Amino acid sequence: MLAKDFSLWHTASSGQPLTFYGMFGAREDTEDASYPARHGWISLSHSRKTGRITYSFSGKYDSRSAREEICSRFGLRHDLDKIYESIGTDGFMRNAIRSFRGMRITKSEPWEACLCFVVSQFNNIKRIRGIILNLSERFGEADEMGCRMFPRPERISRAGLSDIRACGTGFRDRYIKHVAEQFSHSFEPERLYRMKYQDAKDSLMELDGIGDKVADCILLFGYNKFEAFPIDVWIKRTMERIYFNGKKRSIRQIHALSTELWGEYCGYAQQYLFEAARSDVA
DNA sequence: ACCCAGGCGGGCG
DNA sequence: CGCCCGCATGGG
Repeated sequence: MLAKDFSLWHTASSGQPLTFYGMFGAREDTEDASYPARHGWISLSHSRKTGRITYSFSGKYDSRSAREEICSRFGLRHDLDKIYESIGTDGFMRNAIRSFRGMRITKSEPWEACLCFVVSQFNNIKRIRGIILNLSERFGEADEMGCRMFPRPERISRAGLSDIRACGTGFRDRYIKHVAEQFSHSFEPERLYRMKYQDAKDSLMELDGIGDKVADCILLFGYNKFEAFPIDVWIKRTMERIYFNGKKRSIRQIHALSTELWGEYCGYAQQYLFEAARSDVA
């Protein structure tokens, strides 16, 4: 399979939810990585020179379904030329694109994105990984290799608050139980695929523990709705510094500017802004 | 000891 | 609306 303008390394080391629950052996020099997919393990290798992706798989995958999994997981159908042209409207963004060219917005399941970002609130990336790992160990089913998979909402919804908190979740235990109940019963996450961005966001924000930022993260990484623009402390600080002359701005004002500058692909702009802000490129 | 981390809900004016 | 507060936990 061929993918031009793809950087497995930038994608795999970018702090997207995929990297919270397993993206192993990612290397900058060789562009190798493997990860636990829904129905088995996938290993892939990407050649920068030829753009060719080779892969292997285990579990219930065959060659065709593994290829489809990789393609959708790593956003290989996204038209990066078009996206870069659309969001590269100022020098700062063009520089971020230059530094992380080939980084894609990945696609997780809505539930996976939901759990990851409910855990992420008022937390840091290292600890998010640890908590997701603990939740997988305790509530995930074992695959054929004996490895714990990402926990299903049905299982967590049946767990007690103290068992959830024992995974290190802190005060987020009740949010986790609540969204697990909702996702496995009345919420029906699949229907959001057919909803407009704002309606889907309103729907998510009705859930306890999901606010403006987490809703946008779920829509971006769980549904690949690129109008979503998650504003965390990094994005807020950087936007204020670069685009507002260092002055404090409200979340609402920052949303307004992101839409104005980057339009329908502002979610992609956010990912490049985030990585630029967290590295020394900004 | 202190500060911060990919925020959210609730209470206040 | 905007602002302020508390919130569990662990690493720097």
